[in-house]
Amino acid sequence: MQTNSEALENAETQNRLRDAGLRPTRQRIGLANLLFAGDCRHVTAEELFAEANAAALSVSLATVYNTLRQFVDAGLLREVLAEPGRAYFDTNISDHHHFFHVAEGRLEDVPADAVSIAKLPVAPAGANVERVDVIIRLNKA
Amino acid sequence: MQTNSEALENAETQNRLRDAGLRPTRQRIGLANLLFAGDCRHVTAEELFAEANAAALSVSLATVYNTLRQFVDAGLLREVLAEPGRAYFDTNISDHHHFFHVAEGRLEDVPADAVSIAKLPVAPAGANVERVDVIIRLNKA
DNA sequence: GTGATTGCAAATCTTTTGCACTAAA
DNA sequence: TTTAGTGCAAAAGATTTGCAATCAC
Repeated sequence: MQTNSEALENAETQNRLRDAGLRPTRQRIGLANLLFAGDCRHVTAEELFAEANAAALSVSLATVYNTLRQFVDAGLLREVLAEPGRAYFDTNISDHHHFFHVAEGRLEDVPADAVSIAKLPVAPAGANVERVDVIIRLNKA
Repeated sequence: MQTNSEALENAETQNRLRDAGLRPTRQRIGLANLLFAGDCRHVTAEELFAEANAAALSVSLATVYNTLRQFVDAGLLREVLAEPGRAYFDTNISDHHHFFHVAEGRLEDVPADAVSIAKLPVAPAGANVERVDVIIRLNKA
């Protein structure tokens, strides 16, 4: 059974995927609905896989990995490096930064206007600045 | 054969290790000499392992990994996250930031005074700022 | 001697890939 | 029907670990 709002959500999601050049398959729609349900989610592949299972979305772990990578390439997601050996995916693709709660392994958004970088070095010859990542690492007080 | 300057270097390295609470073993001394030969080196475990082999230092890859981790814990090295699935180790432990040449997978130091952060958000309740990492990601121009 | 360290191989963990099957257009 | 996408299992790559042998103190 599908409610009206779910149907609407799916239609929006399908358009979003199509606009990104991705076929709106059942798995991609399901994962996108999970990812973009809230405003700023930070998930690992394993976490999203667990959520999909909990939501009775039949999808393999390999497809979760592949889909996350495709979403990043398509500009729907941003990859955030906070810990060695584990990738976080951020549904907030606007310009912003992050707190990283080291003990919990948890990311938290910092709005772009909460950080102001007054001075940046010039890029070395032959190089262009692609992005400036600021990660504020946090400990328990 | 060992030259005088090598002997001196080893004595300094041994003190440095002892001060950090680590026994100055042959492997640790050898790796430390390689690491701290220059001012600001950025190496991966595999790179350091290759260097050790080239320098006829007999050490296993596992020991390279373990030693790097111990050096980080002891405050002799800093781990830098720039790429998913690969850890870089920085011999410069003073406050500074990084360029990351994405295409080459290469880190470059940015002196602390070349970046000025005019505004930072307050840490969430119960948390302390441990460190602020700034990584300037670079593309080919 | 005694406890820390090392080496090796095996284990672990995250992520990617090959290929037969299925689904979207 | 044609091409893209999926699932599974296997591979790949980075890193860690168990344990016997070795080294520093």
